[in-house]
Amino acid sequence: MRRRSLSRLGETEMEVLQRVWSLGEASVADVHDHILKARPVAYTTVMTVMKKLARKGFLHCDSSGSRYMYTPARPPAQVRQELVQDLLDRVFHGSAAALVQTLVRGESLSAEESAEIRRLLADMAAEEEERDA
Amino acid sequence: MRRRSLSRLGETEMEVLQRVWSLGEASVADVHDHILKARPVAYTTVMTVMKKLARKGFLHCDSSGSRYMYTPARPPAQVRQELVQDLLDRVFHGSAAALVQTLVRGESLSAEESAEIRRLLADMAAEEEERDA
DNA sequence: ATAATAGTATTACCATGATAGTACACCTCT
DNA sequence: AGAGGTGTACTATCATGGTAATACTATTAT
Repeated sequence: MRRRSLSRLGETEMEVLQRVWSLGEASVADVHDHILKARPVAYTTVMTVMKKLARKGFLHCDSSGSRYMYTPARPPAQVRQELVQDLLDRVFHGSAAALVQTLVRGESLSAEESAEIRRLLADMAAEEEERDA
Repeated sequence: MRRRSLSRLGETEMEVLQRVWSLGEASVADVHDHILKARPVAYTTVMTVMKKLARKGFLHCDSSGSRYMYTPARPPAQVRQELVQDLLDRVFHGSAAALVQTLVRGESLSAEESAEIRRLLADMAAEEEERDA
């Protein structure tokens, strides 16, 4: 039996999903246009991917109008959550601290971002205390 | 041309890689035994995966002894770094803050971990200031 | 109404990850 | 030396992701 984890969304699938998320609602043409700005891809390829995403429950397909419109079927935040969780489990044995440490060790983190993250955590801690109080 | 990102390591490949990392040096039998504690898998499956990992440059294979021993060919920290970077790019458009936010929103973060992360970031900020001073 | 255009369905091909069977090689013990 | 076990090589199957061509349908402009 195979573990069917979220991370098994392929590169292109994720890319397409992201586009639909940011567009809120999108036709195949919309997504195709956007991706074309970044790299060459055939219209039909995008269509196939979107159909697969719909079959997998990530997108909802509305064919009531003359053309199909796709919308997110699951909240992006939830899907992202699962993706992070997946990385956490698979690569860091569930240790969020280890993940963040890796994050800050890389060049990937600017000073502003680091500050923002600290603010985030401070806020969270404050909420925590408030709840406990 | 396909983007050959790190995340294209499959579930089992990642699992095996992790085992070798934690063992430091491992034979196929070692890894097989460990994985068997979690789920059923054939010995030859593990062997095939390890060979693939060696071919891809993640493991180094030493066949000088009577049995093959595998060791990490690249520093785990570096590979993890790339995996995080990959998630960052693909899912959070490169925003580390967004990633951390998602992390703290989930149930995945304990109070202790949150504290540890804040400590980490504080330390980093201190280093930063020191360097700038 | 008809031609052109835009959109969709069907189908296919390739690469690769997951899984494992089978056959062969090499010690080791008697 | 031969038998058995342990380990490796080779090979195969299946699922799925990435990619796209082709053929069909519907909408729209003339």
